[in-house]
Amino acid sequence: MTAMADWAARLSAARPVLDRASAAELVADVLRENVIDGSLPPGTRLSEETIGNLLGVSRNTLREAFRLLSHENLLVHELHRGVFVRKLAAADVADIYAMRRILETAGVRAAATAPPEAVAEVRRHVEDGRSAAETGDWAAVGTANMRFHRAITALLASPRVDETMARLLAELRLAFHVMGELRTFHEPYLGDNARIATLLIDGDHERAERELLAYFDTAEAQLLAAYAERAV
Amino acid sequence: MTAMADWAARLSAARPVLDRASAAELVADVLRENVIDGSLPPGTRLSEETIGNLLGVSRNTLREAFRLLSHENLLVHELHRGVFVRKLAAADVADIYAMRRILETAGVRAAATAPPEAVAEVRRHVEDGRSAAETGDWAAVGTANMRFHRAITALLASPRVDETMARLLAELRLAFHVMGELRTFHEPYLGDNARIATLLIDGDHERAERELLAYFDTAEAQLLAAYAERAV
DNA sequence: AGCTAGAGGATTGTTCAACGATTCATCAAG
DNA sequence: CTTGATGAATCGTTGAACAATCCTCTAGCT
Repeated sequence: MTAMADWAARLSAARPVLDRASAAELVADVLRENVIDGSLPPGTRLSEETIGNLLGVSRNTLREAFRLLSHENLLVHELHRGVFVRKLAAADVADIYAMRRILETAGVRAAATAPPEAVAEVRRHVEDGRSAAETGDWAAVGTANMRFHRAITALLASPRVDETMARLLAELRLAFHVMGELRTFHEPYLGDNARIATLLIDGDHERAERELLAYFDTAEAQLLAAYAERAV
Repeated sequence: MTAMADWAARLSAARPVLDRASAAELVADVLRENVIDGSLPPGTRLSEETIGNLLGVSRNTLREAFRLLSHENLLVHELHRGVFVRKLAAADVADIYAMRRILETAGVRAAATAPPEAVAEVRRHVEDGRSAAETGDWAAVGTANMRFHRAITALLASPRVDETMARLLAELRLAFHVMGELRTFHEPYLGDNARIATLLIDGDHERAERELLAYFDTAEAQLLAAYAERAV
């Protein structure tokens, strides 16, 4: 009976791959990629007609894709004006960090009761970041950093927290575009992440939480400073 | 200059009200109401043609409304099968409570630094619940209870937390439909809420947090027990 | 009887074309 | 320089059409 249940579980887990057929979702994937990597900078207006022709889909399908991305907070929809790539304000950055503080500290506190594999997963992303740094791929370092923090909240083993966290970090990528040099923003935190991972594995959750909060303070301050400079 | 800034802030805060016009959003409002109040019980299939004719909107517009509500987790969309009113599983209920524990305890801890008006707001909803109970309007008691808990997370003064919390509680209403008697589910917590509000106002945040966690345990257990009974 | 396979109808997925509504840019008048 | 009007461009919504998929019901088989 257990084997049967396992098999059923594995099958139903694979289902989303099959359903992956909707044209709108494919379009959303393409656009998401372009927004995240900066090809479509914040503030860009996405014309229905232009993009529809470019991607060869109808306006209806495109609008559906726009809605998907609006819900992910990557695009904003203004009535009768169209959709634009989200422009994160300084207040948004602060709010995102406020929520990260809540979720990630909760994650650290959950490390005590989380399965060891989950805690090991946190460390794995630290190593990914390290090796990406060695090859000078700072975009990859950024990705590893995000995975690291997602792994921390994954300790809570809550699907809803996972999804919220994923969306928060995707949003935050919009803010990274104001940072000129990716390296200066990501490099300093490689050591911090490693230290936090070690503290988690060693079970010193209290110090891990303190280190994490310190990281938030400096990272947020750095981003906000960049905002103040490129002001508006 | 400050008066000018205040005035500008108030104006821009009123902007969303003006934008409120899209047909899809209006349709979504209507459907949301019907889902939340139980007119459309979980599992109901929402036929595009039927509802489209009923509300006098085209299929395209209706599908857009469906998508909005799917993103709010009130409807589920199954490819080539249609949209259904979400059916919350026991695991969903547990997950929602897990997230509420995280957000609301953070809210209680933020009470120390929150403005006194915000803390007073918490108590106000307790009183609303009390007076609704006196008239026997248990649905209103439920609404007041939700507002009470939203006021707790509002102490964090974070727009994103507010929105997440609003969506969590709307989702949770889907679970309430398995409870036969609303009274037996809402009445016991009137006293709990009052006690928590008093502790918050008195500044005893530690005890408030303990009481809140105890509330979560009993409320969650009660819901899950109801699920186990009406099984499947 | 019970089960399987297949035909047919119903519903959704997607596209297209059209029209009214709204916004934006331009330009003339004060 | 501001105000007001005009017109082009774009969005919002509708209706229709066709393909793809699902569901039901029937016919046929063991």
